[in-house]
This record gives sequence, C-alpha cells and structure tokens, in this order.
Amino acid sequence: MKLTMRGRYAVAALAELARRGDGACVCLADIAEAQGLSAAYLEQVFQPLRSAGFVCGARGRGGGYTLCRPAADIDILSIVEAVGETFDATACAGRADCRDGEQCDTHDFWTGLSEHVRAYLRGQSLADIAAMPKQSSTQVVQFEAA
Amino acid sequence: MKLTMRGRYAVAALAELARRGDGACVCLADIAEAQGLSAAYLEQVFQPLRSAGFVCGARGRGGGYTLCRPAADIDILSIVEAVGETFDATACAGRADCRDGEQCDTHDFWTGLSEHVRAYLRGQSLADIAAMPKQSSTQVVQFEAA
DNA sequence: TCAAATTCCTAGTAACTCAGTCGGAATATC
DNA sequence: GATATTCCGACTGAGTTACTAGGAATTTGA
Repeated sequence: MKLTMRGRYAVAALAELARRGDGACVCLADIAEAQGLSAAYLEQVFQPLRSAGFVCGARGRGGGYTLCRPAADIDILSIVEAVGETFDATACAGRADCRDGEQCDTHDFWTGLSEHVRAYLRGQSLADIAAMPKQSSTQVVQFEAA
Repeated sequence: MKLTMRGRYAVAALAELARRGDGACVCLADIAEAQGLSAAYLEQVFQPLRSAGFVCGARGRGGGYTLCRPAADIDILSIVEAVGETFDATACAGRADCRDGEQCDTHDFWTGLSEHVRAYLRGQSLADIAAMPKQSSTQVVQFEAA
C-alpha cells in the first residue's frame, strides 16, 4: 500500500495524452511542461507504460508518445500497477505467510482494504480523469491578483 | 498514501488488547508474543497510542497497557493516523499547491481516492477487527501435516 | 548528407524512511 | 531490595525515492 510520484506521474501524463485526443503524438518535453513534471524522470516512468502496451513511442524528430488504446478502456489501477505501485495493504504481499509462514490475525482485514482500494481504482477510467475540470492557472492568477 | 509496519503493529496490538476483554491489563511482551511482533518496536508504537488516549500504561510489576475506551468506539482510521500513517494520496498533503503553489490537474482525483480509503477505515471499529475469526496455528499445522 | 530532435537505455546519487536495536531512567510490586 | 514493567531518546543498516547525467539509436527536415 504505497503511492509515490511514479504513479502520479503516470496518471498525470497519460491523462494529458488523453486530453490531446485520440492518436495524438506528443513528445515527453511537452507532456512534462504541460503537467509541471521532470521530463527526465517522466522518461523513466514511460518505459513500463510502453512495455505494458499503454503507449507506443515514435523516435526521431516529430516523434513522441501515443495512447495505444481508447482512454475509456484504460483503468487507473492498471496504470499505477504497471509502474510498480502495489496497493496491497498486507505485510506479506498477499501470500498469507506473514506470521511464521502462516496467516496473521489481521490478514483478512488488510486484504479487505486492499480490495476496496483496487476496486475504486479499477472503476475509474483514464477518460474520466481526462474529463475532470482542468485547473486553469491564468484564472487563478487573475483571481488572486484582483 | 502509505501503510507501514507501524500501522499494522498498532492495529494488531490494539485488536489483541480488545480480544482480552474490557479493562484487561496486558504487558507489551505478552502482546508481542501473541501477535508475533518485536516487543521493542511495539513499545515505540505504543507511545503515540498512549498520547492519543487509546491506551493507558501501568508501570511496574504486573503493569501493562489497558484500552481506555470501548473497542466499539475506536475506529481503525484514528488508530493508524495516531501512529503517523496518512492515507493522503495527493503529493501536496492536501494543500492543493503541488503545481507551483496551485492545484495540479489530478488533485481532485487523488483527493477522491484518499477520502474513499479514509471512509473505509473510519467505518471499521476495533471491535470488528477483534471479532474476526482468529487464525488458529495448531489447526493449520495439523491440516498441513495430514 | 548532415544536423537536430526525439526515444531508448543504463548508471549513479543525495536524501530520506523504515524497522528495528540498545541502553538506561522511572516506577510499581512482591 | 530484587524484579518487572513502562517510559524515553539515540543510533543504525538496509532499502527506497526521485531524481540527474550521459550516451546510443532512430527518424525527420533542410
């Protein structure tokens, strides 16, 4: 049970890609700038996303990354799991051997929490995230300046 | 969003205490042995639990820890939060300033996840956990030996 | 043909966190 | 007074995180 910047980077970047429309090819630098992320780190995060078949990369000038599947068919759980986040609350990675090879007394409880979280993330699609009202920085700046 | 051994120790130990009945005074060594935990580490975990008023400690021979409130009135969220676990999925600790002092595009999504998790943990009481079927190690051993 | 832009790949690293251990003081009981 | 316990603080080795750096491969455009 752990969510780090890797998972947040992955979701933010793929949502940005989804927002650009189907088949849009966007280079890492643009995605990173649009979302305020480190491009070099984002690059690392994209490798497993490519291996898992979420995006395909095009090298060379004019290259970039494209979503390989419709955003509505991609759930958030599979994204964050693809980059290594687990959302398993047990101490034994679900193997039920945390207590001298046996199951500890709280195992079932933590398993329940894990499933609760995973079900929530499984129920949210990338299209849902992309459709969320985008924070407009200019509006906020004007508001604060007024 | 992070669950570590601290939180698991706290829940396991308080559940053990609850299982011993109202007003039971149990020393750390016994709790640790019953749950298969490190007594020295458990001691550290009990300090914030005492400060937060979940347990009171009695020093000296025959001393130990007692639940200060009925197990049914203690929810799991408050336990794990008392020992420092956060269950906040945002990168900005909920301050909505992760993006140059402003809110990032995925902030609302991660806030939603946080609330989902917290609501789940808030809905489970220590009495619920204590009432869960306890793993009987002898039974399992017999089963595996058969 | 060549320079520029991009992905792809590997290695390194400073800072931090975790899961404890250790030693000792204070306090209560037998 | 010996023993058992909580209370308190310091320390530590191992691992993780969030990057950065550098360069090879590849594609495009002038």
